[in-house]
Amino acid sequence: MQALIEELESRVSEVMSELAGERVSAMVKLSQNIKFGDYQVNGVMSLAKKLGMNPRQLADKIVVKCDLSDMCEPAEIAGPGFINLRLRSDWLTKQLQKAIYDTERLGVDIVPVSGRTVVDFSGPNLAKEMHVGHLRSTIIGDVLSRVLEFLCGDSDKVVRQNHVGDWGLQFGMLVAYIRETEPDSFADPSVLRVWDLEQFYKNAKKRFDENEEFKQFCYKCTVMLHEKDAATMAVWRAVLGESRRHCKVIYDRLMVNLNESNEKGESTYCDDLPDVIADLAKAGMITESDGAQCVFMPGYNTAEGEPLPLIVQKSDGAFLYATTDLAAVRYRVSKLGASRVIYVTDSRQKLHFQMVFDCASKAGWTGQARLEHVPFGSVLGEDNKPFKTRSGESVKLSALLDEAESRALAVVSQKNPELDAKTKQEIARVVGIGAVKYADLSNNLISDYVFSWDKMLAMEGNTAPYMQYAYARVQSIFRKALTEGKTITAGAAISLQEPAELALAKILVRYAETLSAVSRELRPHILTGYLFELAGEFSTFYNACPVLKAQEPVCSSRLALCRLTADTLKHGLSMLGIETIEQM
RNA sequence: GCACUCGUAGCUCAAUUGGAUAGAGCAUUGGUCUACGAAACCAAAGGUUACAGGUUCGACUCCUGUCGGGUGUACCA
Repeated sequence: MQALIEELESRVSEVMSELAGERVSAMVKLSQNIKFGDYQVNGVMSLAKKLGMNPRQLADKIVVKCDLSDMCEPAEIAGPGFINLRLRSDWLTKQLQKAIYDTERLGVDIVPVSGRTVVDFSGPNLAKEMHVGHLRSTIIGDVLSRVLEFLCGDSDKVVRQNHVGDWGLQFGMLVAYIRETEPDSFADPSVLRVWDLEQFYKNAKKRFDENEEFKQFCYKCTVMLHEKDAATMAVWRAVLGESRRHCKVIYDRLMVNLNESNEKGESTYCDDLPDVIADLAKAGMITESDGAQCVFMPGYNTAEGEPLPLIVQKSDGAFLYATTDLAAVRYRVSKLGASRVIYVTDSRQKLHFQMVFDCASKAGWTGQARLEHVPFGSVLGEDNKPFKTRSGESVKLSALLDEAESRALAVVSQKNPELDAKTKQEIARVVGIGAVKYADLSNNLISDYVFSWDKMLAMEGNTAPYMQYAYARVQSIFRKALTEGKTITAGAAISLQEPAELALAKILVRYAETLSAVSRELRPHILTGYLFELAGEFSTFYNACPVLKAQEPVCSSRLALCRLTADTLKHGLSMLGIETIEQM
């Protein structure tokens, strides 16, 4: 079966479409108030209007014609023409049963997709260390990739693309700096080791700013790099290797699924750029303006009210990121076979991508593919300005994650002093990293958010630790069950008597539609919201319904509910790239 | 100036993209541990959804205008 809400939607829509004589949507939504059932049909009123009918009478016809008796109690017509649906308890238990057996997918059906989905995210500048500015793109893109991949059940259909900065002046500068300060490494790039990449970059930059001769040398090295001078390329590759080493540490700590096979940096496209210009010119889209090669499209204006161009080649002949992005679109559509390309970058680049998409489409490079920009807001400090260190520098991700772990360690040590040091360390790692990621993901994408240690590690409210705690408590029940000789049988009959049991069951069966909503709307906070609700509903259940002390068959039934709750929490968190621990 | 974006409880944010009585978490106030883990639960209180119009059966959501914040706006990415 497809996701619950989608099943209801398609069944009711079909009946409504028959009555309407055209394709209409039932607009099935989750009810906000249990008084109105579990799901409600909202589309009746507008259809009645269109058909010139009384909405309640139309609702009546729909209800008579639409057989939902396997899933729902008899439908009720309420208010001006809502149809309220309540799930049958025996249907619920059947779904839960199925999900428990299905340890791989928890009853979530595969949704096949045509073509590939390309997700462009993270994209750090490899000349420097990753800083807090890379955090959001990296983890949001990772979550979207995970969800899309899981839903279509085919890892070949989701292609992660790490569009790293690995080309241009900054690398000419690093190569120049190595030639000057480390002749040994220049002679044999394999011995190059950069322990502190950030400091290394800073030193080079300082020299660049202060010494005119060195600056010219940097320009020269950049040209040599672009001309593929062998020795220069060798050092450049060595620098990238060192830089990747730094990146990998961060990706590993963040549990982000990115590796070298996903890396398609700017340099990948450098040979295609002249073709991009040539093809645009052939299509008659290029206009020269102030010596630069430009694409002018309607609807874009400068501050002075003049037409705003997408510049694809500078007056000095150099290419820009717009050119590279256009080349990447071509590659992704024609070579990777993308039917959907998702760009996860901050909202300040919105105009840029609008213009690039517009241009690529006019040039005929997009084919059937849908290009989507997922813009997100900035990470701010407590002063509501971009998050920086006290000295005004960007915060390195390695330092940020260190602090997350040490703060979490302090909390763990306070809450559970009896745990041994190693266990505390591990809990602190999982909780600390989880807290950082969750705080980011649970915010609506588009708004800026203030980075606050106190809030994300408060371990209260809508935070990762709250869910990790819920998970740990379920696991604790299973540990205890084991010592009492109770076995957990997947096939145990589930009966839903208490309100808390029913409420828990109803949220558990919504997991599939939640993931589906995330993949459609590309908003991870839909999933965090769901998990928070699930953990909350479990906590209520945990308090209201004793599990191990209950008589059979209630005990087994509740154990089964616990099993599925734990699996769903763990799975949902894994979609967010957040780990769980058995105890905390 | 123009474009984009946001404005919701004291604070931080939701509201399934036009549905019924706008929901959570912090903070505040009260109640639950001799209990399967209190990093928890239960309850109370908190609102003219920035403002003014409009569209319709129905508006936080769409349209127009006003006010306020953020971002972008020709050779950086």
